[in-house]
Amino acid sequence: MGKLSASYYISDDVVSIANSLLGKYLYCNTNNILTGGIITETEAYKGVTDKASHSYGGRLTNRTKTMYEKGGIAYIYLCYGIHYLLNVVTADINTPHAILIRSIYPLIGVPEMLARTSKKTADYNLTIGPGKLTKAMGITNSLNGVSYLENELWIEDKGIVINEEDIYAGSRIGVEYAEEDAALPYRFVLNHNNYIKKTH
DNA sequence: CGTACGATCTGCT
DNA sequence: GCAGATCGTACGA
Repeated sequence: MGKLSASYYISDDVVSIANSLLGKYLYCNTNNILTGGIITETEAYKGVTDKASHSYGGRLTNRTKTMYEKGGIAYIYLCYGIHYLLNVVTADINTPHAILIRSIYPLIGVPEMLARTSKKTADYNLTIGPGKLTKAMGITNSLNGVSYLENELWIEDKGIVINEEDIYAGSRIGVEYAEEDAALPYRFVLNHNNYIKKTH
């Protein structure tokens, strides 16, 4: 319970962490605006052995160097020149595993998120998709490398217990170029309908 | 230095 | 269903 600690992020098993992040609460406090919600979709990227990963083959560049740092920080990068995508760096230093947060169910700071996204209704559509999520939460490049153990960006376990049958595991989105690794079941989606009601 | 393209979303048809 | 937006990153010259 409570904010996830440093040890949570240090495991080598990035796939299991991606699975276990479902049902956790993601919070972001930027510009004195607190936003957040329940994580409902994640994708694991398994470092140097995963052809879909930015760090495949040990690729180390100015962008990907964040992935090589110790687990528990954010890896944020620009996609298609438009969208910032939020990742959780896991494992120990020099093991560049990361988890892409693809969707949350919006619960905290909904009016602010609506204003940022020019949307009218606060259903799950508000923060479904990695680009929409970062826009709604005000997440940009400036949070790249920020620790999940501090008070700007963090994840909490609020005691929601997920049944395995409510989790869909399948292939990741937009990674067709990754050849045999494109089919790996590293994407996890939570059937949130069974959990959201408990929080209202 | 030049070029190709991407872990996407929106709006229009 | 599809094109367009829009730019940093990576890599080769």
